[in-house]
Order: sequence, then structure tokens, then C-alpha cells
Amino acid sequence: MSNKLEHIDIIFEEFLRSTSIFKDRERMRPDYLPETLPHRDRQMSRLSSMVAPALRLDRCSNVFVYGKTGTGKTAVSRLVASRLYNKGMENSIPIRTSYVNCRIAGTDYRILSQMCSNVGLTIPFTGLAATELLTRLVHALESTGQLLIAILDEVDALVKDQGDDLLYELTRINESDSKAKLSLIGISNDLTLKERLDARVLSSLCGEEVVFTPYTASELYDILQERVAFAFRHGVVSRGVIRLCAARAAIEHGDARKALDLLRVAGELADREHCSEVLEGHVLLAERRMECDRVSDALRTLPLHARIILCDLVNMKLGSCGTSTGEVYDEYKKLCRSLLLEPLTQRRVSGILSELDSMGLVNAKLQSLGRYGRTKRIRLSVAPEMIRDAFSQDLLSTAALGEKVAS
DNA sequence: CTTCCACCGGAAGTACCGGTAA
DNA sequence: TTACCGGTACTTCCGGTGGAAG
Repeated sequence: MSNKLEHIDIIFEEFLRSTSIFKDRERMRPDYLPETLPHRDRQMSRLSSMVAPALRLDRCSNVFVYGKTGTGKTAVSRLVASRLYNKGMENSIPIRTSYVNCRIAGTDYRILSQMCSNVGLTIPFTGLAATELLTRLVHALESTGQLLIAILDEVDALVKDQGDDLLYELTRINESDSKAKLSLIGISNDLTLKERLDARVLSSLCGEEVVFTPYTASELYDILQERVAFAFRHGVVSRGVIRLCAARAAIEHGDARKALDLLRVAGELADREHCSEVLEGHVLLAERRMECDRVSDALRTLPLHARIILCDLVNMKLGSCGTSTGEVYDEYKKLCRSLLLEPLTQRRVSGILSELDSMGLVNAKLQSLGRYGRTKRIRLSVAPEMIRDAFSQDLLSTAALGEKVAS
């Protein structure tokens, strides 16, 4: 026992003695908001001029911000909002800002709850009607005279699984006779979102648009270089390493988040090896590591029946041509019976397969077989060993659960 | 050209849970 | 305590649908 404790102490002391190659690691984190955003001047000034009327407590029009992941939408919006807030504070103008990631918040209720807390209301986790939150929000805005700028990030996720009712209610506040002032900045990486919106929401939300184009490799290089100067010690990251990170991220539509993550993880790997600089090998290793982490994270949080379906796919030993929904469902029913579990309906299994597809764990492509119907061609997109490893422990508990259900 | 397969996927409803307000 | 709330996971129902076969 004491042996182990000594061992822990040794690790900590070694950590204290060693010098990190990071100067300020926080600056490499994906949610860090830098002071400057290279190659985004145009978008920044456009958005600023759109929200500027708020400084006279005039309602400004809602804005729709569109661009692929990691193109700076969130950073630009948050930076503009925080500058606006500060300017308001300086001049005693009651501007409030609210940032909500709709995908993470997940539901109308939690989005409203976040907005309420940003204007100084305390809201219980649950128990209230969503319309009640909306009423309280409007009332708070009216009575305090605050103007709220709400940034709704990944608003496409909200519309996809909750519909556009909330957006409609929110856009209506600004247009109604009430004194409440609320402007929305909707951020989406899916342009087809507009097709799913009600005409009234569309005209109100998408009246003004700011488009973010993907970064090129050389723009990514500039972004990385600027961060490196603050985040790492001098001389530990070579130009070649920065160029490699930029190039790897540029392959995926110029994703700055990926570029920064890549360099940060590579730096952490180098640190752990007590290496005095980040090498290209670290970057390549980091890329592999990040992919593994993503997959095992996804696997670990999967519900029971999704796991059973994945086990099925592993057991079926799919060739290159994959399998179909119907075949998966037959196998799934067999496996459920052997586990003494009640199988779900085919509709649900089809839905789970689509969910696994969007998580990147399987590849499900719609295929028509003409006279022989339509189905999804399903293939695993991760190595079967990874699934087996992740579930090797849990399968025992799955079997135990099966027995529990039976008894 | 029409038919028709084997599903897809939207919509609405159900059951259950953990929570709140009055 | 009771009536109501949201969240999650699921079922039921059903109107599509791409394209090979006839």
C-alpha cells in the first residue's frame, strides 16, 4: 500500500521538476477565445455592424451565421458579443449576451433556462412548463429594460429534433408590441436548415446572413503560428510541425478546431515523453490517438440495444459489401433471444443504425435494389477489435441483465 | 411504361422517471 | 399530496420511394 503511495508521490515530484514545453496550455483549448482571429476581419466587421444598434438600445435584426465546423463562426460571434457587452458596460447600457450550444443543451427547456440565467433569473432544472420560462424571460426583459443578444450555436441540431417552434416564439418577441428586446444570432453548419424552417421564422432569422468559408492550409498555418507564440515555449514547435498540422486539418474542409486540437495533443504527448520539442511523429500519433478516443468515448456511452446491434455486426463478420437492415434485424432478434431480452421493433433498430451512422461507428448508405426493395447498406467503420475491447467487460453485465429480466 | 419490393423516415402516441409548484 | 412538467426510449401507423423486373 505505502509502496503505491510512494509511487504516486514520485510521479508528482517528477512532474514538478520537469519543465513543460507549454507556456500557457489553456490557449490551445478548443473553447479558448483569443483576442484576434486571423482572416476573419470581414465577418467580424459585418457582424459588428449588424449588432451595433444594440448600443442605442434599438432592436437589431436577427442574424444567421453559416459555415462548416471549425471555420470560426463561434469564435467570431462570441468575440463580437463580448466586445459589445463590454462597450455596453462602459456606457451603462444594459446589454446582456447569452451563448447556448443547442446540441449540448438539447431541448427547448434547457436553452430557455440558459437564457434566463443570463438575464439574472434562477430557474429549476425541471418542473416548469417551457412556455412558463418564456413568459418569465420576456417579463424580465420588459421590467429591467435589458436588451438580450442570444447566440444559438448549432441551431440546426435544435430544429432537427425539437422543431422550429422555439425559434418562432423567440423571433416573435422582437416583432411583437412588447417592450422586450431580444435579438438572435443563429449559428449553423448546415445550410439545408433553411429548407426546414417555417416561412415566418425564415424571413425573420435569415434576413441577415454572414457566411464563413473554410480556411485554406496557409490560413490555418497563420492561426496556428499565432497561438503557438502564446501557448508554447519559444522554439519547441518548428515550422514543419505547424505546416503538418495545418495540412492535416485542411484535408477536412479547413477545420481550425481540428488543427488546434492536433497540435495541443501532440504537445501533450511530447510533454509526457519529456521531449524538448514537438516532432512530426507526435502529430501523427496525436491524430491516431484522437480518432481512438472519439470511438471509445462513443462506444462507452451507448445504450444496451445499440451495443447488441454493434455486437451483431461484429459477429456477422461483414465483408466489403456489408449487410442490410433486414439481415441485421434477424440476427439482432436471435441475439436478443439468447440474452433473454425482448427485442425492439424494426423501426427502432433502423433508427439506432442511423444514430450509429451519424456517430461514425457504422456506415449506412441508402441503396435501392430495384425490384428487391430498398435498404441501408451497413458496414462497420471502426475495427471490430475496438468494439470487442470496449464491450468485453460490459458483455458480462449485458448477460447478467438478461438473466435479471428473465427472473 | 407500370409494378412492386423492402425497407425509409416522419408523426403521434405511450410509459416511465425524476422533478417542481401550489 | 397532487397535478403537472420535461426527458428519454420506445411503439404504432403509415405514406413514401429508387430502380430492376416484367
